[in-house]
Amino acid sequence: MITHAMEDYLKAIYLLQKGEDAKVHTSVIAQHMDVSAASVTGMIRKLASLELLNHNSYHGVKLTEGGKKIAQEVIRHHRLLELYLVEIMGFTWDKVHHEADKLEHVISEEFEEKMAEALGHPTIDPHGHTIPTKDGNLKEASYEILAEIDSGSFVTIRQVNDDLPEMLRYLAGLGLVPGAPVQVVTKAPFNGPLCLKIDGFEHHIGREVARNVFVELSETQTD
Amino acid sequence: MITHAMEDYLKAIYLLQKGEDAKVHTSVIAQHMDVSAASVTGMIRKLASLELLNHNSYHGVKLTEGGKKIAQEVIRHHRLLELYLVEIMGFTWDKVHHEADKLEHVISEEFEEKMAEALGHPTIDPHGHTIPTKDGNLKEASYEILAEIDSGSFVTIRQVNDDLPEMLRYLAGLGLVPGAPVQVVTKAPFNGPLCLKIDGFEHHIGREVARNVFVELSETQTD
DNA sequence: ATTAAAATTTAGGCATGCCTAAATATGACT
DNA sequence: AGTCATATTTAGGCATGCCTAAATTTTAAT
Repeated sequence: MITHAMEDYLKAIYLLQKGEDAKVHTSVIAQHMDVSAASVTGMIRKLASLELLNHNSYHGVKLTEGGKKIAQEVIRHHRLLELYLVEIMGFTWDKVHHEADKLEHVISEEFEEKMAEALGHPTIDPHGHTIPTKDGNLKEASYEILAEIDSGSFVTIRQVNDDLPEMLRYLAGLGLVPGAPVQVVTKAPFNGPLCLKIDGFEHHIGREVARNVFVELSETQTD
Repeated sequence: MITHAMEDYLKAIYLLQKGEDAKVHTSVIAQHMDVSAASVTGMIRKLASLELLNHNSYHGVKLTEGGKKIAQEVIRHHRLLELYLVEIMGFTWDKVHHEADKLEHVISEEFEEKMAEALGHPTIDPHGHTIPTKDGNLKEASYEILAEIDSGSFVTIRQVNDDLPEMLRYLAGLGLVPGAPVQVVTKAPFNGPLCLKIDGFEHHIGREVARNVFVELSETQTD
């Protein structure tokens, strides 16, 4: 029997397991899930005994195909829910992560299908993350971190971190939402603010925020 | 902190607590929730210590105002969800009880409000049960059991039991849904079947089914 | 190669929520 | 009032999922 806690761990490990071969370490999971390392070890033993991951003691874990499948299902639930809550129910995008975190473990496959139909089988959630397909395909595009873009560059916003409601409200207010074209005008030194041109207006945002926004470089274009 | 299990107990006790003064006995709760009487005693202690109910040892429990409030909120969630799933998402009415039982503990107040708005602040769920208002008013109308209606009577279907998916599919197939006008043509003796005239056609249903359907007597009308 | 720091695992504890079996209280009948 | 069947509670156990503290392993630095 897969519990909600197990699903949370599998999801976290999946999202932390970047490359194909990447092992995920106990401490990284513990930090990401805000639990103690000892708790992670306990859960890892349980998941390993169910063959949802392989555990190389002191050297991290790696999901098996079975573990990956469950993780992808949970992530699909989460991202479909986020989009459904925004598009169909009228939630603002800052509140949906929290709601989806609770609902993702509870909805049936039929609920998932009804959402997907109502949304026209979407592929991107409100924060720009790829929604895994039903058969478990998740090609997470890799974008650049806005904070690290050279000044003068033209970019398109592609993703934002979804778990910081306050930041999401701030970003929405600035127009920094997926799809928005933006120019990095200047970057102040010593980790100073970025000056961005968004929709014709200049805004200054801190590096902290800029590290939570992911972009794609555009072909250079006139103003 | 109110757990999901506590909410389930409070809901069950609320629905079992018919009259104003009615005490609900341990065994009745145990049977309704399909757990042992000992488990019920344990939970009762916990709920009593939170002043959500009063426990008179060996003589049953009675919800406090606080306990009632929580129960009503959970029931409101459940019934709004059932209606939302049917009306907005396109679920069939036999599947929504199970889904709502899981979701009711998890949705936020904002989710509840969005549903209520989308549905135009409804008062009746798909199975004919009253949806408590936000401020906790639940006037559950008391209808007659179809199995006990005299033959010859004209009635209107008002409620059906919502937790038996197979029976719900059967009833929907017959047209025995809330609002449907029905004539009890005959009742066979020895707990035999009822002959009903529904939408001009005669159908024979067993007593078992007829005990799960609740009706209101109509003014006698011509065929 | 030794040693110190850091990461990880083990050991033992706690709350929740369920169980069965045993003890006890109630209420109905004689 | 005594007895018995039934209802209820107590006692003790189990799994989950978290914790802290102590032991252990690994890694990196001298």
